[in-house]
Amino acid sequence: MHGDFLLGKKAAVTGKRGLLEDLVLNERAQLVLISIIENYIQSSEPIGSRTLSKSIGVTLSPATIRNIMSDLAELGFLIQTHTSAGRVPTDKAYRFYVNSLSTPSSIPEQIKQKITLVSTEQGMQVEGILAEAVHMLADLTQFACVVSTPKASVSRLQRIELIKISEDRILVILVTKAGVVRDKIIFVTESHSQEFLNSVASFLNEKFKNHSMQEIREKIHQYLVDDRNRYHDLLAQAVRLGKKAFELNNPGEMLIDGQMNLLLDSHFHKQSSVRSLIEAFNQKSEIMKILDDAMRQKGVHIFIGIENDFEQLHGCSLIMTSYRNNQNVLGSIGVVGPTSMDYKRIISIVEYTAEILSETITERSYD
Amino acid sequence: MHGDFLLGKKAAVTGKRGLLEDLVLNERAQLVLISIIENYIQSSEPIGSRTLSKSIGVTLSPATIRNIMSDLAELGFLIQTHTSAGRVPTDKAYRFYVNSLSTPSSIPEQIKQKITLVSTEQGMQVEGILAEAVHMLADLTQFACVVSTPKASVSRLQRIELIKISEDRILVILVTKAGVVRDKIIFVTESHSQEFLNSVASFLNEKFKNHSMQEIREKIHQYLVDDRNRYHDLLAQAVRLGKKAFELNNPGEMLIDGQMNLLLDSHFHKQSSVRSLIEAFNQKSEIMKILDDAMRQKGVHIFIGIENDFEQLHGCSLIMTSYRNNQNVLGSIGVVGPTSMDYKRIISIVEYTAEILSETITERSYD
DNA sequence: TATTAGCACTACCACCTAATGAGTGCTAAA
DNA sequence: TTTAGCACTCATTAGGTGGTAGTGCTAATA
Repeated sequence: MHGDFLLGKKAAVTGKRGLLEDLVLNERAQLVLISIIENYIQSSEPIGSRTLSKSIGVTLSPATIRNIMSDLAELGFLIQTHTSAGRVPTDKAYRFYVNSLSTPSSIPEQIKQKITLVSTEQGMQVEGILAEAVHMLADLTQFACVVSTPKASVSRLQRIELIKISEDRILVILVTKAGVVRDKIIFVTESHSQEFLNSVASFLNEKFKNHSMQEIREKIHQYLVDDRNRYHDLLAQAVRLGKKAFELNNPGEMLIDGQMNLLLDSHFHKQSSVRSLIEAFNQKSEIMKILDDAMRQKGVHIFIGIENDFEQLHGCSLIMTSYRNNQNVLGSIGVVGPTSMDYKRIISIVEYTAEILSETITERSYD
Repeated sequence: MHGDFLLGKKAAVTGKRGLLEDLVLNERAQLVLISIIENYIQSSEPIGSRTLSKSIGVTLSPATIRNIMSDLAELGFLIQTHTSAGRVPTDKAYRFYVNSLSTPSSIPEQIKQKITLVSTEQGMQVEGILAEAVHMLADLTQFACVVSTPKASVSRLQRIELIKISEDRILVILVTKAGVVRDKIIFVTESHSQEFLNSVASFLNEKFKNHSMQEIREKIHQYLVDDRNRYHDLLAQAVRLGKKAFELNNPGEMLIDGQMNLLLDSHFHKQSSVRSLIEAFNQKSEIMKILDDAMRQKGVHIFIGIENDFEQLHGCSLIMTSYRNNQNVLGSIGVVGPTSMDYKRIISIVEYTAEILSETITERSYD
């Protein structure tokens, strides 16, 4: 009825299947493991052999299950908190579980209905849309959620405006194709008339529209090193102002919501882990790195336990994915929760939210 | 050696001093009460008569102190968690304590040094400055801190720009005197050239510069009802676009930082109060109301326990004050912490932070 | 009259103990 | 290969103990 007993010390040690790590779990072992994981995700309590023998579909005696569990423990999929306690899945188990969820889970209609963004109707800024998205995500998942604002360096210029504020201050407004408006003040040593600034702006618009900020900075650098341009007054000034205007000085921002939700989760009730979480969310730059990573590749990124590089978050799992407009990947959005989260559900929520967010941002975009 | 014993059932009930509520505590009772409060603020543990008799300056036997404590308890300044426990100050006690802190506490030089804003050096947006301020406040106080962004309705116009994005969309950029840049998209039914938009913008700038958004909306309404303007094309269009541009559609925002700090505080360790806090910070509109209140009057506002109108925050005290530029009150900033916070210290930190914030924003302002 | 010492009392707390029960591993039988 | 049986482990709970920090009351005292 069942296949070979692929698990277990003997089989592994005698090398029938080579290294332990290469072992493929047999069907029954997989069933047991997945069953343990799903039970644990629901109950958050160690799973014992008897409990499992009842809840599992197949009829297997507790003793048999104990054997399997013992093997799974030896392979590092399960641990016991103490000798006589039930088993708890390890990070490795969750990784196995997540990998086994190959079928992209279809999102329940019920959840789909809850995922809608209303902010776009109000002509809100992109930041407002992101804030709404991350808030909704936090609300649905009851975990902490993060979203990164569209990257300045990759976003392409739609328009630049220069507004004279005082003799030595100019307000620069950059509108990107993604619909993000950034403003900053630049300081100048010599005063310019608004008319002059207008012609500089239209020069810059003409030259650089549709180029990414990164490209623009490079081109400006080109102009600067080219001596011939020194003698063309408008050009020279435009380049000098442009250099300041396009200088990158915000490292990219992120929005966090629902941090406090984590503290209702039983897994974070220990004083130590609370403190570590607080520290984690204070060090935004580290979280930013993870978000950036998630942007680089397609699809949903899942970091289980220690799989992320940020030590303070080693007790958590992260589910991240990118959002985009028609043209470009803009940023990423995701959740931070306990390793024992309901991956199926959370993954589908994150995916669908990113999808809706992408649509919404695309509508707001200028290409 | 000591004054009359103004406290106590007999004195109060026999009416020597009229109603209980009107009773003025005698000097010794005040000393004891304040001593209890300060001890409790430090230790977070119920204060007993013996402990107090040691820590208090004057020599008073525990028995005497017990008598005084008993009276203070009867007057509602102290409660006992159980029969044989020490006394804990009530909200009423903290209110008394705070009122007694009439002398505006000078801020320790040591703290002053820590309160500086660097964001202004980087030509950052006003929001960035606010974010830095609230983060610093959270860091120094180790409580949750909130700041409201400058109110749109009271802020005065520095400049408006209209940028054609597509045939039916116009990007409106409003720069206020306070240095805040707001942008939004408006939708139009007929297409306008950028040149036309420029003349509309310069018309609006000329007419409305230095007026508050509120005033501008009113004036536009005037124009709209005045029939004569129908026949002046530019004017009519300008007014119609202006109406949309100046329409208030963001209710005012706020930034929160350090929410999680509260969870390290022993007073919020109960499951129930954690949940109530989480709910509180999810309902930003309620917190916004409190911030708005704090804006209306001068000086520091202190809400102890149930003194604020937001039930979820009845276990907290709030210390709020406004920040301003040269001309106007712009918004407010403050902290949310346990009722047993170190009022002296927190008040001075909030005050000084608001001061520095005001200076910084004033520098960024355009008048 | 205001203060203090003395004393009985209370309730929390930290500690121990024993009983319970959910779980295990091992062994031998089916 | 699976299962039943059994001895064992250990967290959790309940009950019981002594210690301690606190109280309120009363009577003595300054």
